[in-house]
Amino acid sequence: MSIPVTTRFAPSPTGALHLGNVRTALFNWLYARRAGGRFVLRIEDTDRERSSAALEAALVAELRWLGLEWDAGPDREDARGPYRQSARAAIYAGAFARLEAEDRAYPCFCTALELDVERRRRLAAGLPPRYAGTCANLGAAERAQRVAEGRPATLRFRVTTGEAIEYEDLVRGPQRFVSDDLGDFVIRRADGSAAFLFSNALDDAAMGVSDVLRGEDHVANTPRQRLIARALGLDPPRYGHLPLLVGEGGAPLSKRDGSASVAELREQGYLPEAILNLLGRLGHRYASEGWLTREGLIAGFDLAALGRAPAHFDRAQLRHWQREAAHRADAAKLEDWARGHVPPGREAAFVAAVRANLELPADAATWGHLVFGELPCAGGENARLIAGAGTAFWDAALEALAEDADYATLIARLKAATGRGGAALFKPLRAALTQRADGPELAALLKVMPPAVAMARLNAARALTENSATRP
RNA sequence: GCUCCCAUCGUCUAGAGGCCCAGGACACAGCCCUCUCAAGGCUGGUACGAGGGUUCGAAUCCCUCUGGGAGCGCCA
Repeated sequence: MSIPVTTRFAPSPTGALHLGNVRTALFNWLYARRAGGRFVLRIEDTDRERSSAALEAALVAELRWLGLEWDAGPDREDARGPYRQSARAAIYAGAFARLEAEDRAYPCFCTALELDVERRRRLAAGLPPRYAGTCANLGAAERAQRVAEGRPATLRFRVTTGEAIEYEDLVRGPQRFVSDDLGDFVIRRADGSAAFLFSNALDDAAMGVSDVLRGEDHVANTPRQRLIARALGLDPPRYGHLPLLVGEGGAPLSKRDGSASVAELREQGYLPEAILNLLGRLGHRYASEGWLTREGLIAGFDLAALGRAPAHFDRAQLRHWQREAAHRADAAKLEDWARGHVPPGREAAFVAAVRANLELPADAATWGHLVFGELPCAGGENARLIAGAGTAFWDAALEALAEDADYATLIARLKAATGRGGAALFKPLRAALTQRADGPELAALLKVMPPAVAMARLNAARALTENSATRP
């Protein structure tokens, strides 16, 4: 019994989860879900120096937050695991021993310096920098002697020359590599740990991964990994290489592109669905250009719709999807945003009034303050608008409010008292009430704004008007 | 240096020889709606990197150039 599709996400906990990584995770997740298959999380923490449990925990938390749930992983072990590479040393050791016994791999005693010199020499000669094979054919005696000298050794995979390695890339189509271009590569570091190429290839096969979508920076790794799988008698997965996600100017995505890390976006209040709607369309096309639910994202995912050119991350597009997400968000979610920025118990009424203007939690804070808080004295354009309305305007407004008149009545009184209408009426009123030129409907705003606050602001406006009138 | 990949509006992209003097979305501008602004609706401007072929016809096929990206590690 074979499972049709198993994909995986295999991050190494050496840094914050990046939008580029997340997109890779997302595509694998979507592909598995679309196919009704499995999605696996494997933690690649063989580099013990740089990996940390805290980073792993953060990474797991962010994936969960995004809703990219997995069927097997370090927290959900099954027979194919363990899913943390640091726990798989014995498995790798067995494979190393076997390859070495079969002479598919050999110890290499070259030092970093020697390798570097050779690399430069080849580069200078216009040749690709590739391992020269210095240690490939050492006799048993020579090896024993070097070991006896206590010289550290890596284990190199022996690549037979003159072989063509061909396969079909899920995204790029037919691929062909010549083994001569590969060079013997390191599969075990001098400290005994497994190198990425090796553990990654072995684990994909051992964990039953059928399909891998990964960044195009892995293209050249693929032939090597196929060689490893073959030498181990394992079935390699199909590979698809995605164009990279880049930032402004086509440079690799970085902090300069503003919050390229998931943690930061989450902190700013971006919603998972917004991020998913954006990422799903970067290097991949959905038939629908509108908002997609999680189910829609899954149903519309298609390998054939994957592009091959690098995709740019654009902040404006993120904001667009965030606005969409915020407009669709549960009132409860928006009330969370409002909590602490509005008087307790007023969250629901507040959200009902301003929700069209809420895009991020920061907006809830802004409007919470503008509706319930203390405003400084109006200045600039606001002061000009307020003073320009004249004292009769404010007197009428105060009078109406004191009588607890409803909004329509208030407006009618103002019109009657001043003859103003349209912008001439609303601009000063809005300036007095919120000191902002934009915002939610005044009617709705006045409904949530405590009468005392509204009165105070109108009084302030009247005082300001009077002041500027007596001091021409 | 060598190998591989890519190239349509500012950005995401549609386009697999005539349906394209290039379509959509975001952003931008204007208009409508509304008692203001936002939200919503509508309209508009902006792109096939360059040069050569092939063809009756090319954004689409081929070549060269240019530009961008990736790789060539005891990093993943």
